[in-house]
Amino acid sequence: MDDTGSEPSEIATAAPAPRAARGTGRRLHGAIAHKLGVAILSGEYAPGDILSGEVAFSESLGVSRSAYREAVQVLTAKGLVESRPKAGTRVLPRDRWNLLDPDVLAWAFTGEPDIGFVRGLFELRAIVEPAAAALAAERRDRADLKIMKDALAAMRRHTLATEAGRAADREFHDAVLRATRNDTLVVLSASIAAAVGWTTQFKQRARALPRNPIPDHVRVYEAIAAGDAAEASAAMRHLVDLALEDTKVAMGR
Amino acid sequence: MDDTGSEPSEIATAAPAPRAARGTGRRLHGAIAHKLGVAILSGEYAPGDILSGEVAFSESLGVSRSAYREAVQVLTAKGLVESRPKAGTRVLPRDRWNLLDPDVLAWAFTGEPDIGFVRGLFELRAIVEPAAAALAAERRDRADLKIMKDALAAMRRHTLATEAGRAADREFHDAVLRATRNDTLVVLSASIAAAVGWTTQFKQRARALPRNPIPDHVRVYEAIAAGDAAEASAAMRHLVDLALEDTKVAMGR
DNA sequence: ATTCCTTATTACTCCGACATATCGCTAGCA
DNA sequence: TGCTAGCGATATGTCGGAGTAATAAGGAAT
Repeated sequence: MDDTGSEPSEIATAAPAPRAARGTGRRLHGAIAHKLGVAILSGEYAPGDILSGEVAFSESLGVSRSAYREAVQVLTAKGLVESRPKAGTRVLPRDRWNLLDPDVLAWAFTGEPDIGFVRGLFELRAIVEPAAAALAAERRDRADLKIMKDALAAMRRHTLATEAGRAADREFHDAVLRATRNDTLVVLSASIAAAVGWTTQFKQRARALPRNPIPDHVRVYEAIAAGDAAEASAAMRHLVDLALEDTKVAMGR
Repeated sequence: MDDTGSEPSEIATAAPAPRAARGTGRRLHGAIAHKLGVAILSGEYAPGDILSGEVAFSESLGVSRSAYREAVQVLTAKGLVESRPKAGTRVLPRDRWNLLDPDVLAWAFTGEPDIGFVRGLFELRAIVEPAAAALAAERRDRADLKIMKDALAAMRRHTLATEAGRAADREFHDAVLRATRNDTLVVLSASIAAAVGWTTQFKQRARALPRNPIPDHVRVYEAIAAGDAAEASAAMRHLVDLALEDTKVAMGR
């Protein structure tokens, strides 16, 4: 799991080649893409803005032009910027951004995420996950149910306060998605879930969970096991609503 | 649509720059990313496969290492491949791919798209678009309605057989999405709609549309205008189901 | 059998040069 | 005066090569 999360990433503070101290395994262009991506997502560069030329920018970052260019290619691939000869590299309008790209989501949540954006994300989750639960109820097989059951057991053993517990939570939701036999659903929800995971950190830090989430998960599980699509959808809907409520409280509403 | 897809790219003898003939405006690394992306999506390279080294591959393509590397960065950004020193560049498992990335979708539909994948895409569309229509019914303002109305009029004037008509169709659906005031919904559905647009070409080529799609669109519009979320959802659901039916027929069931 | 270390391979980074496309200007024309 | 067409300046695009760093694999020592 790549933690793009929280290091200061002081690359461009001083001009004289302060070679970015980056954790091993992380490539230089990746670090630059991260830095630029966060800068764009946070609004430091607004849509329509033109970045300084390749030579100037790469020099100010203390890296070669190649590394900088590869970073820009990454941003281009995610729809954040567009480069043209003589015109320079400009930030694209927001509706061209691949907001559902895992990296873009991570960058968006590196800073303080826009409240409206988070709301939209939960709205999408509230649409997709209940529908996925309904499909899962119709298509799950014995293996799917076993994975869900094991994940529930793990959630009971550890609590959501531990990393193991949260991993089990993710595993449960992932099992539900996979049971839909729809790859696009899996990919989409995985991205959202990851992004929502970032907010969970806020939630945890704000206050301990006042409510026991296990019974709600069990309700989803039993509906899926029984093949009751409508009930599975309703139960999952309830789960997402509760998560949204918690996040709202944690983010100062 | 320019198809750079299949020139043998022979370096042959010495030299006269067998520069891949590519449409102007398209960068070389973009063309290579396209080529590789299509190759991966079509299964020519299976997950777990290792691509030949940078030097070998770039030489066999007749391009510099820089261009090849930038192309690989694009694929990496979309989750298709991963490269590590000494290990080489390997194709990632399918569940790591950003299947909802517009480019990835385009690459997937460049070859003959997998029938199961198309089914999953329509399933997702059948989940998202009706829900979006419901939200639009609650949040639309007068400007949204005017755009939808104009798009409907344009659809009536030109038919879906003309490019102008299809553009109006897209504009209508896009207006519905924008009326939800949810950026993530817009981005997601725009990607899907684009991909579905590729299949529409198949549909058109198979046979002329036997049914007049206008009344169904009008039903969606009127429900949204009336603020009737449930009816808007149902009407949109009907629209998507019909589209799926047509596509199924066109793709040989 | 396990652990540690050496080594070879590969991607990563950098550099400097040239090619190419595009924008903005200027001159010519209606 | 307004418009079009040519032209030059500039920033991105492409190239080839050299050197560095990271890692997987195999061998040595325990």
